[in-house]
Amino acid sequence: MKELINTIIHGDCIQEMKKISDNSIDLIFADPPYYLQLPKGKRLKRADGSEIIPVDDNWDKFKSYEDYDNFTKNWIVECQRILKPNGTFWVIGMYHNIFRVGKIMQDLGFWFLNDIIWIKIDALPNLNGRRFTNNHETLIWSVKDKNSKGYTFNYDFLKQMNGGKQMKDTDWIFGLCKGHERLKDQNGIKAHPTQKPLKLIQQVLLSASNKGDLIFDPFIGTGTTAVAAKILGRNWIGIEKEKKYVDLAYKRLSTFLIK
Amino acid sequence: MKELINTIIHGDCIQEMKKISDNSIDLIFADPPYYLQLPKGKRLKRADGSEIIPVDDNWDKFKSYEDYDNFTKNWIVECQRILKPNGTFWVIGMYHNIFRVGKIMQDLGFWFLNDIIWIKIDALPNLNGRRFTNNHETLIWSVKDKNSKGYTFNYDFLKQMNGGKQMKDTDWIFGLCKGHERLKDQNGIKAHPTQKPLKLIQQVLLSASNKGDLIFDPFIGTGTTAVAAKILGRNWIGIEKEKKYVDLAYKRLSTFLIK
DNA sequence: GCAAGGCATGAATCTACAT
DNA sequence: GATGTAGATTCATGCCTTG
Repeated sequence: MKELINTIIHGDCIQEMKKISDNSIDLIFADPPYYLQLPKGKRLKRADGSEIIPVDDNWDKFKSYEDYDNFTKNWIVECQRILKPNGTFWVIGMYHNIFRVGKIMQDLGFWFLNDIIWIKIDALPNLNGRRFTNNHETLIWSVKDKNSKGYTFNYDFLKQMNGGKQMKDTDWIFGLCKGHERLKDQNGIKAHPTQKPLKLIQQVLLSASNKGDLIFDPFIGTGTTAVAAKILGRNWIGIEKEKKYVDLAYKRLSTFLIK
Repeated sequence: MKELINTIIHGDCIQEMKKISDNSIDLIFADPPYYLQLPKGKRLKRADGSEIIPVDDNWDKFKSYEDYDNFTKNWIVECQRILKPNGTFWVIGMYHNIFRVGKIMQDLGFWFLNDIIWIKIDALPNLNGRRFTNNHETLIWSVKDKNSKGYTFNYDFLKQMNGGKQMKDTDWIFGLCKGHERLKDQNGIKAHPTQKPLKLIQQVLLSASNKGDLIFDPFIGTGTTAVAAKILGRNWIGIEKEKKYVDLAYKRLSTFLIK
């Protein structure tokens, strides 16, 4: 398994995870498909006439909840296998999928430590005035079973970061990934539809891992988890299904500078 | 069914809901048992040595997740039946139970409008430094199926309340229920372990109902939903299993003053 | 060089009405 | 009922252009 460390494996996450040993990972961060189920062909427009480009990629398409649940259970079972007994498992999602993911995790025996609210300070407003503005995503932080002991939680460090007060599950306030941080293709269009902000994943790693730990991301996309791990001195392994994202992630890793 | 309006039915919520007609309720607010699964006999203490009294009541005890899920499915099925086609269904929960509740709702066909974060401004700090401070609860706001149309959402009113800007799913910031609002027994001990703040339920009713609407609460406890409905000119029906809470709620309803 | 203003854009489960 | 088309409508941020 050593040869996998600090690499991105190109392939299907469930298949490729089988290459990873039991009880070998300190922290898993997973950003799975959300199964948005958007109406077909309809596009919302801003006041200036510009179109909102929704997430409409094939990797987010499933036949049904049952199909999504099977997929979800299969990748999470593998995560549970490879996670160390004192490791922790993080998943991010929204109301479309996070309740399904959470119940499946509990049914598999994961024990929840917190559900953390990432408050997005510059999210898309609600364009039709029929709902509350969707301004957050939810992270579940868990251990692999109820009896897990000795997981890493850098309480004092977080308290210090938070101005001397305990860090709360509602203190995760970050902007979206945009500007220079957001990877663009040759046409200046966003390279990945849902690139997560580096700060968010750094916060995850700073909260629940130490230098030298091995971090795993089954849906690594353009490599944000790898970049965060590299900056913070953690080792990492990622899996990504789409070759173009693998290439982009390696390019990013080879060129990024620590500011 | 008319005789039930503005009354609390004493009994088991699943049985008693059968008295309520199909498609008759405008808004349901439900605060079900959270199934906390606290360790037995252990009591956390504050710095001054005083004990934290946890939720340790029989109504929150279940044999297993399966048992909890069956209970959950049964009461939610009845809610779906009695909800008007354009009515909305609200449930509040925490990470212990809300993921299970949410998945069961989706499986029954409910369509989510938002998940709303109630940020508690004076929550209990984390006493052992092993987790993030638990500072929120989650409300799911939904319609009874994907094709439901014409639900009430008082967008303009909420925008006005929010200083001219759209209300967000993270703008629900209220203190816990305490002080004069918190009902006490003859010994000065909190009468109900999980009494919700009036403001929270008022916000629900102001957001998604109109004067004269019929509000239903299957777990009405000490009657906060009834009080909020009465203040805001809505009709209401509640169910409560424990006689002592029914009595307390009626006493409260007969004496409260609108300030 | 600096300040002010323009402009682009974000995991989006849209609604109402006509045919 | 199902399907198709028109309609109404947003906020915070960061980068870039203009003055």
